[in-house]
Amino acid sequence: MAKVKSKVATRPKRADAQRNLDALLEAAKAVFMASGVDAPVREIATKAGVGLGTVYRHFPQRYDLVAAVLRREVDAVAAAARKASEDLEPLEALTSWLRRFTRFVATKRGLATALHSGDPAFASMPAYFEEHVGPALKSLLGEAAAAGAIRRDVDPNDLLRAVSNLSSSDEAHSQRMVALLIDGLRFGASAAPATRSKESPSDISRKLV
Amino acid sequence: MAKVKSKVATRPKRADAQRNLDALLEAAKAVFMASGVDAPVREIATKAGVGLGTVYRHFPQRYDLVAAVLRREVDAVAAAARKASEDLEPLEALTSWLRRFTRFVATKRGLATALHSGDPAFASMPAYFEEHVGPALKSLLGEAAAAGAIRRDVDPNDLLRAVSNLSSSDEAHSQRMVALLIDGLRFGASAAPATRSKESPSDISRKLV
DNA sequence: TGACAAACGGAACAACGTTCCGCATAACTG
DNA sequence: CAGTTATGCGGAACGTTGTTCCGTTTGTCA
Repeated sequence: MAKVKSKVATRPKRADAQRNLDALLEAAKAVFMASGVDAPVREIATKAGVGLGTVYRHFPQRYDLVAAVLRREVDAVAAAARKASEDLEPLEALTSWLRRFTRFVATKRGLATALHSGDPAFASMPAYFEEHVGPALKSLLGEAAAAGAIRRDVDPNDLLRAVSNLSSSDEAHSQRMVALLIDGLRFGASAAPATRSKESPSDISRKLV
Repeated sequence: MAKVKSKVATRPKRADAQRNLDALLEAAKAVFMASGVDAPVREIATKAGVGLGTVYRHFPQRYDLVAAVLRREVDAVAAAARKASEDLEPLEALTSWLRRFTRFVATKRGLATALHSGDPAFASMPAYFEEHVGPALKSLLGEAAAAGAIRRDVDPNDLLRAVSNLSSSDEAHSQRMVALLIDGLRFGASAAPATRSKESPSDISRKLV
């Protein structure tokens, strides 16, 4: 069980290949930020200083490139969840992180769009979301539930997808609706074992007119 | 104020033009159902038995055709809201219609996708949604609030957009999340003036594991 | 250094949205 | 009913995009 990552005498990756791959990911990230995920592949190739063929060898389909860039950012958000869990109290850690996550998705315009496009290249993305962000959110939920702040019957992945879907280009709107979801979570909270702030809608959702 | 719809001696629309327009809308609806909103324009033109030029005269941009088809269906859903308001009690009318609306959006795969694409041709669609479905939902909310079943501080259009965004291809998931939203609505409900069912999460959201 | 596979670049292809314009024809006129 | 006109029609043609293909370059190892 020692050589799980065996390479069995296969040649190591060429240096230029790795260099181009990095350049591609970086260029793609920049272009996606600037022009959205529908930006032409040629534009990315040019920005990365490589040919079209190079792009398609590393990423057989256009969306594979999008997915690769996305995965990177997902990892960052997952890390943020773990950090919030350490730095803040349960309910605040949860709401704070959900706000951050909402902002994250809202920023990546067209990304959620691409996710829902039904393209097979994205079939694995929800799973990736769930595997990486899910556990982090699950612990946030668990801690909040243990504190009696929210109900216990909510599946992290369900909530994750819901927030993702809620996020539109209008961030203020997204935040209000997520706040409403949070109140939905608190609705069924069992009798609090610990101190429980006066029962009232969250600050944000209060701003609803 | 009699001749608001004046035509001032302009020729009436040609019969074949009207015929082709109807055929186009019908063909587009069928194709969108079968292949999604990304179906090629040529396919629709062929199915409608018209040339490409005809399509683009009636609908200058591809998305104008999508929007036209969408508007038709929106009208139908708005009508359903008014009917629910008449046939059912306030809270049930609201939840029942939201369920139907969720199903509606979930069915139109790729439609929400197109809406969020940021294309200028869709700029007016949210407004259309709000103008036609908004008032209907507003009365549903108002009646439920009057009955003390839900809080009063929720904007119909906010909720409408939220539900639209929530609807993904997985209808079961969408329904659960909408149920959660509904519980969010009920969270801040003021003291009930009338009979109030025992305070508990809605049936649907109970099924969350 | 020489040989070989890995990786490269960009021309070429197919599919799509959209434009354009010569031709057909419905609607009016006498 | 025949003539006139503007409205509407069809589909070839253009530009952009995703993707494929293959001759050429280049890193790696003996």
